[in-house]
Amino acid sequence: MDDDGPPPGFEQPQKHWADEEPDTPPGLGIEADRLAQDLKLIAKVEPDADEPDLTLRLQEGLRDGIEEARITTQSDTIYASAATFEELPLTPEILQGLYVEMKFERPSKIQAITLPMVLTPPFKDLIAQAHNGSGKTTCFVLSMLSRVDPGINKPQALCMCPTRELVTQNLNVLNRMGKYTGIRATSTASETDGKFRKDPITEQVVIGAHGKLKTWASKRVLSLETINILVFDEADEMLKADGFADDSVRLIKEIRKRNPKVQLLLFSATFNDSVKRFAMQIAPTANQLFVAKEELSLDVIAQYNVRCPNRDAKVRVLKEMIFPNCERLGQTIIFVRSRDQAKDLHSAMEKDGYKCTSIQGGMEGSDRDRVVQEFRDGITKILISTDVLSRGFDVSQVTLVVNYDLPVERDQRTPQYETYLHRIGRSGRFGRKGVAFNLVSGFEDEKVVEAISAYFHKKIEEVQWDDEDKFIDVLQKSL
DNA sequence: AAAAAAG
Repeated sequence: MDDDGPPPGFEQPQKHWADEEPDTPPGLGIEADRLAQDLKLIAKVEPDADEPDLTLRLQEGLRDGIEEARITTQSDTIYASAATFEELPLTPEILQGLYVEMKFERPSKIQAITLPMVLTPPFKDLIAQAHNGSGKTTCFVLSMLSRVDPGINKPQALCMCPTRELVTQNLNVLNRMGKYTGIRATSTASETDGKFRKDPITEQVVIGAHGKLKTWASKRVLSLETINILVFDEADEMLKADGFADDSVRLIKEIRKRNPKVQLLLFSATFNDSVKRFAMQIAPTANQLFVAKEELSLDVIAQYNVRCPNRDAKVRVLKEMIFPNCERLGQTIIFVRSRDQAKDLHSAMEKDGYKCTSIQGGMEGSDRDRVVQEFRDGITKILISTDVLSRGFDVSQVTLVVNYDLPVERDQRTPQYETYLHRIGRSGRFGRKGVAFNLVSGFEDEKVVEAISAYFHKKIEEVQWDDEDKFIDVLQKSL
C-alpha cells in the first residue's frame, strides 16, 4: 500500500529536452521546447509511443506547489503551457473577471499546465492533483465558465463538492470570476432550511453536495440533459469507496447516458493509490497530472507534536498555551473526531470563559453558514471543527491548526494520511506560513504520528506541553 | 466517525 515504484516513463534516466535527437518531429519539438521553457522544466518526449506521452519533471515551482509531477496527455494534441491568461481561449469578460475582480496577474503552474488541456478541443477528461492552495479552484471555475453559453437558460456545468461550506465557497469564487460574463449560477446551499426549490433550474452553472443534487435530479428540478462539463472538487473524497463513490458514480453514469461526450474533471490535492486506480477506471482516457506523495508535504507549514501526559492535559494545552497566545496572531482551527466532541469541547471551553465557536455536520445549515461567516469576518478567532472543514476551506488568516484528535480510521489506530494533509493545509494559505500542533497522548497516538511522519517523509519536531516560551516562539514563526 | 440529507 506504500509505493508502486516509479510511474511509467520515469524508470529511464531523464533527458534534458535540449538533448532530444534532431529527428524529433518539428512540431512536437517546438511545442515541447516552448513548454519546457515556459515552465522551466525538463521534458522527455516520446513521439514513438502508441499514445503520445509527455512526461515532465518540474525543476521549479515550489511556490505554486508543484515540484515534481507526472503529466500524461492522451491525445494527439500537443498542449503548450500558458504563461499568461491571454494565451488561453478565455473570453474578454472572463479575463476582466480575472484581472479586475480577482486581481490575478498570471496563471499558477497548475493552471498553466491544465487549462490548455481542459480548454482545447476535443475537451478531454482530466485528473489533476496539485497541492493545497495551488489554485485548483481557479482551474475548474474557468473551465466551467468557458464551457457554458449564457444565452441558454439551462444548466450546462455541474460541480460536486463534499460539504456545504465548499459548495458556498466555490459558488462565491465562480460568481466573482464570472462577474462580467452574464453567466448565472446556483447552489444547493442557496436553498434555505425548510424551503425547497420546485421550479426547473435555469442557471447555467450548478454547484452542489450529494444529497440535494440527487433530490434535485430525481424531482426534475435539475435537468441533466444539457450538462457538458462535470467537475468533482476533492475528487478522491468524492470517489472514496466507503463514502460518496456510489452517488458520484451514479451521477456520472446518468449524465454520460444523456451526453457521452460530457467532460469530466477530477481535482484534488490527494489521490491515494487505490482511489487513483478507481479514478483512472472512471476516466480511462483522461489527461493526468500527479504529484508524488513525498512531494506533497507542505514545507510552508511547521508541524509539531505536543506530547501530553494524558487526555486532560490536552484541554490544559488549549487553555494555557494555545488560547492565550494564538488569538492575537491569526486564526485557529481545532480539529476533533466527532460531532459530540466538537460540542463538548466547545462548551467546556466556553464554560471557563475561553471564547470560541464550533461547527459540525449535525448543525442546521443556517447555523453553519453563520459560524463560518463570523470566522471569515474575523469576528471569531478560534473555531472547533470536525472534518467538515478539513478539506478546501479557505480562510487566509488561519495560521494555526490544532489536531486535538488525530485523524484516524474507525479502528482508532490507522492514520488517515490524506485527512492529515488536508487539515494542516487549512493554515498557510495563499503563500503565508502556518503552524500545526498534533496533540499526542498515549501509545496509540504515538504510533499514529510516527506513521504520518514516515508516510510523508517529514520530520515532525516536538514542543513540550508545558513549555509556554516554546509555544510563543513557535507561534511567532507563523507571522 | 465524518461528510449529504426532501434521507
